Amino acid sequence: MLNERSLTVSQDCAECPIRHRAVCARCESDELERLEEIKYYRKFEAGQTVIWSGDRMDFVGSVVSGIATLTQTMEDGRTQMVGLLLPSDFVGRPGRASAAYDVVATTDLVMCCFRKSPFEEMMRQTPHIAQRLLEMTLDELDAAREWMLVLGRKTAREKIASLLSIIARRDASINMRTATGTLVFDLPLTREAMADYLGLTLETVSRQISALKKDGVIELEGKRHVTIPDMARLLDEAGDDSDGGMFA
Amino acid sequence: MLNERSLTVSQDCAECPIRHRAVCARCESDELERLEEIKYYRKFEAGQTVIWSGDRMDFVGSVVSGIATLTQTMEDGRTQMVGLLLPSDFVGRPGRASAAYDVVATTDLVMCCFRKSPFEEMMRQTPHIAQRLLEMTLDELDAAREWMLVLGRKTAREKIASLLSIIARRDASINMRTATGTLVFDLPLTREAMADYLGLTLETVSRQISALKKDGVIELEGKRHVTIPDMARLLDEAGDDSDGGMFA
DNA sequence: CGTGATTTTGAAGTCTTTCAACACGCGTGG
DNA sequence: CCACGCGTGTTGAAAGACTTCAAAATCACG
Repeated sequence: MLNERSLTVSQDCAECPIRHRAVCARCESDELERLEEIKYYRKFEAGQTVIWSGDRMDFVGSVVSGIATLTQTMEDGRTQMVGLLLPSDFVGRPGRASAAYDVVATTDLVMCCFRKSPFEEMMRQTPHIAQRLLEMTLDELDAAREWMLVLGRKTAREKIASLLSIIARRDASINMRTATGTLVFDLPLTREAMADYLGLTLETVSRQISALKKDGVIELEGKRHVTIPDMARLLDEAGDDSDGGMFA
Repeated sequence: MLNERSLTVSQDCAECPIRHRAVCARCESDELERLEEIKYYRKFEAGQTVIWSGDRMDFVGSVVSGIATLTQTMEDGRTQMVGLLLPSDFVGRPGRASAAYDVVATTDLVMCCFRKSPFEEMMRQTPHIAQRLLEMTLDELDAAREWMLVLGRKTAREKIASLLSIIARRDASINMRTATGTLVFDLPLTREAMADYLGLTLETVSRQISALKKDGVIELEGKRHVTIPDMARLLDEAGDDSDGGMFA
């Protein structure tokens, strides 16, 4: 269960699926060449822990494919997800010695890693990397603040609707479709992971999903395959301004 | 009530109380000189709104003295605080046209402002500023994630204890004392602001403060003056590992 | 087709909110 | 000097939302 298989997969940055969104997005070709020298790929299986909170962090990296979660756990076992890491998202904090959160692979996961000190050195020499990392960090901070509103002030039903709309939106964005009208996607999270995301119990998550289904806000095939017949309706249930969400 | 009085207070960066912590912390003296050319001070009275969410942001800046809050509001009036801005904290996002949150002065407030485009230009030319801003943004992201655990998983009593310990700690840090043993400080927030911070109602905040007082975890003189006889006890009530909090 | 993980559903219990009334502190003005 | 009004804070009682505990249903998979 805990055998950490780490395979090396050589690959060209120019062909990388996250080339234009990751921390390297602004790099010129000569900068990419230098990154290629220090990068290496690691694979993790669904359910595997990538990093334990408190461990020494000797690498940073980007999610290439798959999904990972960032979670905090209290001594008594209560856990709260504090980040949902999708392809192109950055893991780790330059300048910090040990990990502040658990990172767990939710699906099979491929990461593009850099040993920490060469990456930090590269950051000092390459403003493009630091610039992009700042931009990404500001985006994450905005997302975290949006999430704080969800956690602090929304009802269970609104929380579920919010999470579904976030997933629907990013799914549309990855597949280059518009996030309006009818949308279809697979939930990448278990009920328990959704509960940890939203500060609920898994039973409440299940009940609210059933309620949204009964009310026709969503349709389900199996447990994970979701159809949103009317995105505006879902956004309304989430308590958001239904401005359509003009984000990248 | 809404007369926005903005006074200009000329002042020397070298003497600035937030010189070593703000976005300019890493700047050399020649860089400071250039910043001095584009900076200006603005004062706000307690209660005044500094920026309305959605407004065009034509400046960014640092809190010099006083306290401000960052809040989000839903259409029906529910509000969630998403940031507590203390001296040296940065306001505004380079590269963004309009404000995403309301910024409100909780106490009388002095800000050191920069018009946005000159500041953005300066950021491009001055890696020290971008570096420092990245560092500060990463710190804020960590704080937001800690806050998410509080919002999502802690009980009302733990939430209050968490907030009190955060304020106690930063107060000790500003006054250069250790955050252990007995601590004394004034609450900079009303019960309602605390409720907005913690995702509670102001009644629940009041009840839990009374309960902590009854149990001897805190002592009160008036409504705002707090004594913590035993910081470790408070941290325990907050549900945190009582590791003493080794932060700057 | 059985086994374990995941999910759903029910019933009771708990915590927080809601609604309401009252107390306190403070500045204004009679 | 004291009454009044207003913002802020406290407290009580009832209602409500979510959790907890328990059991059954469904799904994935060998």
